Amino acid sequence: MVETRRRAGTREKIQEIALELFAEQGYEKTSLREIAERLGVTKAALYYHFRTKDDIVASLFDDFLEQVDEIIDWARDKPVDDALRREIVRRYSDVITSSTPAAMMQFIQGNQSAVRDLKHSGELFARFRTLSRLLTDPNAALTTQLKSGMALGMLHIGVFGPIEIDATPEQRQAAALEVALELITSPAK
Amino acid sequence: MVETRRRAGTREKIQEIALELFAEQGYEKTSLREIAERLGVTKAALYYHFRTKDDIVASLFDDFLEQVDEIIDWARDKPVDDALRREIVRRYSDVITSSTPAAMMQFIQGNQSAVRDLKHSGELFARFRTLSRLLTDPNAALTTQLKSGMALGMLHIGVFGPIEIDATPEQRQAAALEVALELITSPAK
DNA sequence: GTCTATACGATGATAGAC
DNA sequence: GTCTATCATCGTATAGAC
Repeated sequence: MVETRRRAGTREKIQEIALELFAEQGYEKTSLREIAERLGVTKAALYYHFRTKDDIVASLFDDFLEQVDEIIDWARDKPVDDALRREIVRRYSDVITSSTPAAMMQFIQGNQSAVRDLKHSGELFARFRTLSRLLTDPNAALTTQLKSGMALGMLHIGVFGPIEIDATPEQRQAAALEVALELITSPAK
Repeated sequence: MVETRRRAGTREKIQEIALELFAEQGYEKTSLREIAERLGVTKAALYYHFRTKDDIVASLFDDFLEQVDEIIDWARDKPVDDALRREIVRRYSDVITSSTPAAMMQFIQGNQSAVRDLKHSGELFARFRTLSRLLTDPNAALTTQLKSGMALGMLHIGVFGPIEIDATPEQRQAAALEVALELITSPAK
């Protein structure tokens, strides 16, 4: 039934260009005219494929949500111990450093107040919360809980944060992963 | 000479309202009309006190920069050891959790891509870099350096980040401070 | 089914009157 | 020091070409 993609895949190209520009310049500074021009169409054409600017982002979120859901589904019904938690952090670190989700995270990181009231941002934050809960022992001390909660944030700022240091992205990722793993491992206290 | 503030202090009121709205709703979602209405004037009046929307933020940055500079000046010419580093982190944590700078940090955190190309943002990031360098032993292993570099980021996300957990801001601040202190203390490795 | 032309209200910004 | 009037550009919407 879906004869909607005769050729070309304009819709996918819009997503690709939009994500690149949103991550690079920010959501509000990227105009639909700019996206349309890079694609060689008028901005009105975008409105055939997406109802609003917001909807372009929502469609990008959906792809990302699927990848996070794979981690959550994989962890489901497994006993939640330290080994599982460490593996969750490792897998999540892998996801957010692969190319498309990395641009997504850069976009989310740089446009938090814009993302907050975008479509599907509720689902996005729900996934973050689910992952956080998996990493957190609800019976642990509050400080320990907060540390676990910061583990994901550490992965984000470690890789995409504005840290000025002489290191490759790979080195930063490795260091951020190391710190994140330390954060979810309760220290003898 | 400065007869510019006969009474009222319109300029200061603009700064106050703007910071509140920028932190709450985001920089681009807050229109000059909205700020002007809250003040009971037209938006054109704002252009007498500030040349652009950007300049309002720049004036706010200046106040914040002064507070960070106090820390940097205080640390200047002191021997950079672990005790000094811990005290820098403590003072910085104090600064960013006091009311006006806290709103500033919330604004910066939520509008990173907008802040990036705002006036005086260069000076702002220069201060972050100076603090980071003070916290980092340039002879340490790369991982150690990265950890130190993440200490400030940890304070930011710890207090203003979107972590969902049952804790008061004070508890979060305390926990973030604790983790930040751990990050700058080289572990026996 | 895919896209262009055109227009609407709101935005940041400017010029000039009071 | 504040106003009105005006501008280009923004996201959005619709009518219609092919």
